[in-house]
Amino acid sequence: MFPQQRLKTVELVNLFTIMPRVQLQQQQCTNMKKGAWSPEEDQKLKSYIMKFGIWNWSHMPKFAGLSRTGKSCRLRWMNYLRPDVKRGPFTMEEVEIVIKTYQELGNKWSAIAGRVPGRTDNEIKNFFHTHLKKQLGVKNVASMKRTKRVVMKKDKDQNEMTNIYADKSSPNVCNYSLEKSSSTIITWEENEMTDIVSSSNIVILESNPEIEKISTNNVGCHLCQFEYPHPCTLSGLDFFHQFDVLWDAQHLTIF
DNA sequence: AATCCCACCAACCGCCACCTC
DNA sequence: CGAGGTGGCGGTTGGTGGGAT
Repeated sequence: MFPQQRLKTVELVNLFTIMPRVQLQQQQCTNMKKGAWSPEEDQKLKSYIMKFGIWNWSHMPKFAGLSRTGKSCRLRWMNYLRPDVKRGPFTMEEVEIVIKTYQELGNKWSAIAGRVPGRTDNEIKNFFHTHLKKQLGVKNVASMKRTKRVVMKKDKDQNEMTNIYADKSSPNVCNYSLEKSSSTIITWEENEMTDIVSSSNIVILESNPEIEKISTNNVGCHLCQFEYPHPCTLSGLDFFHQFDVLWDAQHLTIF
């Protein structure tokens, strides 16, 4: 047993006999925080990922001391905290790419984002709905059939989009400009200066500019000290990790 | 000054594909 | 092969701020 582990006998009994795992998870979800992220939460998530990497979104929040769902953490990281996320106004070039790709692929935001470096699917989606939709004269995007990730359906969707945009009477969208930016994200350099994590050899960030130089073998789990990739992600949860829901992540020691 | 309206965007939700067992 | 878990995706919502009345 780990010294940080605070499992009481009654809790173990509940785990095994009284409270099924699914029910535990449901109960956990009801206690999850929702809404806007605080700077403290951002810092916790960012620090944790920088130190231990991304090994399992569902279980990471507890270890990071966050009362958030894995989905929420993933979204926050992908759309906001990731150092390679580009903020601020879209450039003319980016707008052109978005429009061109949209006409080619339809509402496949992630695919479009893949062609616009630094922009997230959510950002592109918002940008499209708030700015380009009107300019492109799209009446009701929501009514369009949702594109599924099924190859067989791709052609149909693409044809649909082709019909919608057959008439290219779009205004000159390049005239569009954004005056403001709600960005509060810090750059990688700023991040390096301000982050509380001072570890020099335990870093894994998908777009860390230094990532090529870093071996993932240096990444470990702060609980079991397994090296990355974490065994929990490979063969299911081991004994200790099955009960991590009862651990107080705030008091866990980070080595 | 107060209220309303609207644009913007962060975040949530539901669905689904993929993976593992 | 089927069930369950996980992550990714797209649609939608709700909070916020700024401009108009």
